[in-house]
Amino acid sequence: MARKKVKLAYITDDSARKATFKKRKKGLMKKVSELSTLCDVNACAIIYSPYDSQPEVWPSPQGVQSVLARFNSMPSMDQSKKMFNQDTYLRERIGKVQEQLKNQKKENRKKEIERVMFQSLTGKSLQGLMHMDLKDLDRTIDQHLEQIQSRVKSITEEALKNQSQEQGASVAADHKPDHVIKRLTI
Amino acid sequence: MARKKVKLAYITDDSARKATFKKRKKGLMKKVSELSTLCDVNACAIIYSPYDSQPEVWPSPQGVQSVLARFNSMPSMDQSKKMFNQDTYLRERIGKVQEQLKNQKKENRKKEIERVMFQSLTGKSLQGLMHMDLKDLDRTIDQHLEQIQSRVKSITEEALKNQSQEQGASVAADHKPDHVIKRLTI
DNA sequence: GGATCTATCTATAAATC
DNA sequence: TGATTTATAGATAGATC
Repeated sequence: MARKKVKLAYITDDSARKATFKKRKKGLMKKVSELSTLCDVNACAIIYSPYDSQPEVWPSPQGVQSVLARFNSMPSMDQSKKMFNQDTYLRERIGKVQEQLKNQKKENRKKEIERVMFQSLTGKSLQGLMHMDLKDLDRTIDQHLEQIQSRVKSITEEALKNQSQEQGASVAADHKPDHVIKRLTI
Repeated sequence: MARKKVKLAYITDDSARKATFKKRKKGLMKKVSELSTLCDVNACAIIYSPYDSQPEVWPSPQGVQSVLARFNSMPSMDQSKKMFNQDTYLRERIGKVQEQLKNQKKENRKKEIERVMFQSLTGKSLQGLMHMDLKDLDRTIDQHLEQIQSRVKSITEEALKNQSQEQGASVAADHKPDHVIKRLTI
């Protein structure tokens, strides 16, 4: 540009590089501004520098965002854009996680209902029981006692069968199934 | 700029505007490129035009994305950026939802364990029971029968008390608590 | 280190093909 | 309409303070 033609390569001299950077950055921003004014086009420039913590942008941060929004909303510039553009990815991901959360909550409600039911039947929750009609309680307890009886019976039979198959092994004796059955079947 | 000094305003003549746009766009991109090379800075430019469906970008779409990612990851340029930058927002949000999901799953595991326990005691799940030691079953059933007995007893007493307080109301009679107590207390 | 100057290089407006 | 030429405005490298 002046006094000498520049060689297009990294300027190793620190102060010279900084001086050039400042001059050219200013010129560049002016050019963007001019192009935008003369032709009324949407444009932006972002320049990071080792000299400022904030990047230099044109037009304004808001204006840049506006251009970026448009850039990001492009249907598909190419696949690499898609991969890099984490906004879309994050939106999809959040949707999936929320769906999972919804399902988990639904399942929790179901489990909670079951839990309260079973607790009501096994003596941990009196509050629930107090709301239950005593007639229903009677019938429900009957049903479950029958289930317990038949289950214990089948387990016991299974254990006795195994015992006889093992020819006198004393394992089943320790289980005292008779005690249970006796009490339940009276 | 040559032959004449340009007035910095929108060029109304269509062909002149387009010609200027093409020339200046090219020059601008060259400037960005030069700045980037000379000073080794991260920079990008995006120019939309009415003449192309795709925006002109420098360096490449990928390079632009790289700069944009950096731009978007800025701690906080200002509040308007923060508002516009949904990436950070989405990241925070996804973190929160995942935390919720984690808690829900933990709760589900807990409920599932409770459910299996109670099911084992009320006869719906034989599989679980088969893995349970019969001695444990014996003891557990004893415990819960006692609980049921005492619970039904207290409920019955409560009902009888209410009945006597209501002076001969026949509501409690329909509940048949005696039937339950008789069978359980033998 | 930054601001200013100025010689000269570069970008480009207008003309021409 | 686009490519090429050319005259000149604008940008800027290096010097100076």
